[in-house]
Amino acid sequence: MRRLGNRPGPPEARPGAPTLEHVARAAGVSTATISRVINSPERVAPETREKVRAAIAATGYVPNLLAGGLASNRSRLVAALVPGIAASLFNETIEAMTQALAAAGYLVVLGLTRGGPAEMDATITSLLARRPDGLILTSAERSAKVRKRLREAAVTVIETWDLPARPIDVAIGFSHTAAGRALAEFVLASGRRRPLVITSNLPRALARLEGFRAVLRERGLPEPACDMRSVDSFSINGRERLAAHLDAGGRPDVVVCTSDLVALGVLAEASRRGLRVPEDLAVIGFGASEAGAVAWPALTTVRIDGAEIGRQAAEVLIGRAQGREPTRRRIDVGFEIVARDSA
Amino acid sequence: MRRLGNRPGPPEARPGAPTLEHVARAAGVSTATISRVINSPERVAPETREKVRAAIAATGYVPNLLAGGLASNRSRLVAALVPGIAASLFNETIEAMTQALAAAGYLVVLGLTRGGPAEMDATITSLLARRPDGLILTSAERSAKVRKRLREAAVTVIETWDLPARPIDVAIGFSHTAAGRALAEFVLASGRRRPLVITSNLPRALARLEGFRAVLRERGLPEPACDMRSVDSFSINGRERLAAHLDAGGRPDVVVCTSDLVALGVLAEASRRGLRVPEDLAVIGFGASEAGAVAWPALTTVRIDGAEIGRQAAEVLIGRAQGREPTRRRIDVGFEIVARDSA
DNA sequence: CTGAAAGCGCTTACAG
DNA sequence: CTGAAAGCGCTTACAG
Repeated sequence: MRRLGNRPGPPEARPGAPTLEHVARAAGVSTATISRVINSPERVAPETREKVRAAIAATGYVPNLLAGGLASNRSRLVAALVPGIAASLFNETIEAMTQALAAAGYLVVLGLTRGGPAEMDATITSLLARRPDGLILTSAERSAKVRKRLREAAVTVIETWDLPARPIDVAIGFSHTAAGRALAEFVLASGRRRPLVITSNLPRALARLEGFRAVLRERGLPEPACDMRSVDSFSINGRERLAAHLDAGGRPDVVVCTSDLVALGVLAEASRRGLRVPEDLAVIGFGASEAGAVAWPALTTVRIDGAEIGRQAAEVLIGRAQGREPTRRRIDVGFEIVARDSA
Repeated sequence: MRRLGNRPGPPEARPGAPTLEHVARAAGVSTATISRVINSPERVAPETREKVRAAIAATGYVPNLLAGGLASNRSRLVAALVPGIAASLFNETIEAMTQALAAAGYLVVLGLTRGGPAEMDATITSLLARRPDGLILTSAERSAKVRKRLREAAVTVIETWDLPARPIDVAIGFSHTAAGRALAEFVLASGRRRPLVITSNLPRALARLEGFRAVLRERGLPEPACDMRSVDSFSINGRERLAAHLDAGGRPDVVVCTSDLVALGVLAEASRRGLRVPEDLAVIGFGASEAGAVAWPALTTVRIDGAEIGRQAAEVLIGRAQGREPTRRRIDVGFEIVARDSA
């Protein structure tokens, strides 16, 4: 017998995975009815429904969402563009989002945004090839070219962990400038006057620095000392940075860090030099990591509810699939300074 | 004009995304040729190839992999089942795998394995509905039902971070028993004789404990003190555990912890009580986290090359898609005790 | 409430 | 080296 049409792919690939056809035959109804039982059961008569459900269970049918997505033009896939998931601030967001979306039948695909704009573009293309129903960015996108690309993709795009003035589509995050200002107020309220800021030079970290500086300026205080280098904030070694500053004659009374991990390094260096924290030197982190919470002294830090960002993103995505437009295009989840022992 | 067939989905969804048809028209060739240029360019005449590439660029064509996967029976999707990505040991593995797979045109989808066996089963079904070419588990699967299910799915299944005697398909990891033994040898070699083990009660942690105990037993030494509770290892508060043990009269000279985070808590409690580390009390973690590396004193720990696990997994997956069977079904990436300052 | 049938956008065996 | 055409497994407008 001649093989008609296609059935390629590796020979071992699911030889006899049951299809709608099989279930239809088993239940004695049409494939359309099976599909309805799965996707809009309320449109099917109760008895038919039960009969079909029994047939689904008996055959062990698992719908092919590749085919379903192609037919319905809805993939139920959400793509998350992340800078890396090892020790990432965004993990809580991705995790909460994954969980909320799973409950609605969606799945999350991961795209790593390493490298320059060219790699970013390639990653986006590879993601769009899956026809995701939504795209989650873990920051405000700054490249005009990429912004244009995403706008044209006509897909729900959610920028997270930031609040750009003009989001591509929807933004869910908080104001980094406001966080920087709050940090400055906190420092000043504690009576410290010689802050050292150890920061990465990524846009959001710089926005925080800007807010921090603005407050000092408004109070007529001098510019803060600042160590700002072009490295990824998670691998900055706070220990070395503090050491370098002290060795150069700096005498800060508080160190404001770009991340908890940097702050942990600062804590370690302070301890090694016999500086008492917070008496001699206060230390403040950013991100409220678990490691910071168990540190000694426990790290004062800024907490962002990353899970809440993820849940809100899922809500926007699911809502739009049902025709509900989000009420706001910029959703502020705020932040909170967690005063613990280190400052 | 009557609308023929389907074109449903949300109205805003990619109204005019170009298809193969458009590109074929623009290039003046058949759709089959476009497909070949994309998937097996060597089978197309150079001039045709260039003409087609120009047409692809001109139209901004992005292949629909939902359709491609359906037609070819290869989704180029790999599903990773993870217990959570916030602060997870597996993140390096997922990240390295994602990166390696991306280079080969694959994408990673995430499934969260929270809850009991029922949820696990639901997650697997939802994942299989995408017809992934591979399934990555972040541990050896222990439920017989799930094992059976996965074997029947006839998909490449890779169990990671462990080395079960009989893998479902392929396993990439290391022996937790051997790691526990190595830890015991290390402790004994340093002259310590009163270990306290703070461990989670998950299977792999228990396997390490077993190895640890076996060495002591073989040397005729007494059983180690052991705090083993049924909580997730990442949220165990090492501080409380050490405090409870000391308050109950325990006098350990070394604490062997189930994770770096627990060890950090132990370090904090020791510092608070004025115990010198490692003179009065040595502390050992597990996992070689960044936070442990910047701690003071720097944490002695066990390093597993999680990224290597991810790369090997990608290799197996990609190889099999090309018809190459992995040479071994159990791949040992080993582990390494990293002696730093705390022990 | 249910079914027959077109169509989603690809891939590839076959023929030339 | 290239094209015509069947088929992948679904969904849904339409008709009854």
